[in-house]
Amino acid sequence: MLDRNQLRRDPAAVRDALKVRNFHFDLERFAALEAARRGHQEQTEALQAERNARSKAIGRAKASGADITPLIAEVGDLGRRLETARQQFTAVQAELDGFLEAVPNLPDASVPPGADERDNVELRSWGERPAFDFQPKDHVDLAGAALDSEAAVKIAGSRFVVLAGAVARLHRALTQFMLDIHTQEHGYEEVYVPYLVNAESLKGTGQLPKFEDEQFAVSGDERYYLIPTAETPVTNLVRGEILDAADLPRRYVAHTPCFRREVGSYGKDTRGIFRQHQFEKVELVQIVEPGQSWQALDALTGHAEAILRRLELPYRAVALCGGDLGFSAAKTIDLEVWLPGQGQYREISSCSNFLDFQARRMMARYRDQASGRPHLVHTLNGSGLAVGRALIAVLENYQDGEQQVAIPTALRPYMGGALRLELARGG
RNA sequence: GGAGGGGUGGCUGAGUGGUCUAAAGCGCUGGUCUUGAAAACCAGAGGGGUUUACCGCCCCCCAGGGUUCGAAUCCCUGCCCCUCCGCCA
Repeated sequence: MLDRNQLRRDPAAVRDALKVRNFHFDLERFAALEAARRGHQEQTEALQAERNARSKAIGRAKASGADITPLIAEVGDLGRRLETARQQFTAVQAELDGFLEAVPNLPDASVPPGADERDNVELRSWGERPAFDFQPKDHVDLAGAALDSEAAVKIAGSRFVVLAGAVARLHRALTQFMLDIHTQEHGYEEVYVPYLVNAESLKGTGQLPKFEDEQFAVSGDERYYLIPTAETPVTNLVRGEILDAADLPRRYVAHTPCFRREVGSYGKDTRGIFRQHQFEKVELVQIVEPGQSWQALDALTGHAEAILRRLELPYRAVALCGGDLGFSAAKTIDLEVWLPGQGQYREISSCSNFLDFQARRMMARYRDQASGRPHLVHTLNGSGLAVGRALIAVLENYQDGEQQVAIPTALRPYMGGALRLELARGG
């Protein structure tokens, strides 16, 4: 949610800023709603003040033993008028809230212009892409029987997978490795969180109300949603809280499955496990003071990059252009890992600064030492990393041409010291 | 699933229709005193909205409805917590 004061002060600037992400901000509609809101609010509060004063007077008269019938008669239809005013106010307020909840965050000035991912800007790259003297296979061919899509289709449907044996273990090893590095070396606190959340939580991080059709909802007495990312439950830890400044920054890391409908991606990335309805992710979340968030974004991105470097996987960092930017983000840096099987860099992490956009929706605040007053925090998150995609990257970058895959040095302690994956030949 | 008891400020906790403008205690902040601290005494302190700002006004006693001139208090619904029983990874 954007700052209402900023919107009232300079709506045209907001409209112009949102053009960078190709969002049309309806200035006239906002002005009309805002004017109506103001009128109805003033009227409602004036009537409330009158009611309070009269009721109090009746109370005092009664206490002194006077006859209160004439006073009650004087109140007349005040109650009905107040009820009408209140209903109008509530209605216009709800409409204004609905309008504002659908407005995305303002992109930072450093966000490059552009329509889609082709306009993203490479910031840096790291590592040597492996030079194979053979035609590299993709992860599906490499994993063979250890990656069973047919079984998954039988059990669930498309965009699910069953992993087995050494590949399943590698998947777990990657998860443990990432958690250990982030907790032991990067100063994050590990948290275990619900995988089903309520609508309020999704609203807080910005997935609702606009992206209802991208979520899996669970039917039952309570309306629950499967989390699309750990960002949702973890960031909502601070929803409605007023934190001590001394408690900031908060750095959380969580490993969770993520569930996505992938409604807009029919026919896209259908081979293998690159794009699934269910996948695992190790997520980094930071809650920081407003002055610290840009620095925190660099640090957080660096923490995700550290995993790629230790796994010795070639990658590049790109700044998302305005058109590719997510709804809540002011700025996003994607990390893209080199996948020999696809011959291209693909997203494996997305690191974003949301400034106070999520915090305002969540009313997540901290008490400023100097003023003693609550202020909105800034929130950030990033994948550190997507586990399934890291699995793809390891398989494809560490293949040796003979249906063998070496295990990255950093992962060997998590694989019982093994040097290579035990993969069924020709599987 | 069954039976019962509860949700009031940072915490404990009073309040069962009208100066509630929410008691009191603890804790907190500032001051007096003191070399400093403690004690004592004095004072102060919640959140949100509206407003350029101030003053003011409005809202907030779990949440949403209702009754009433007036609701922390009465009624309905929901959520959450606690105790006991049952079931359960």
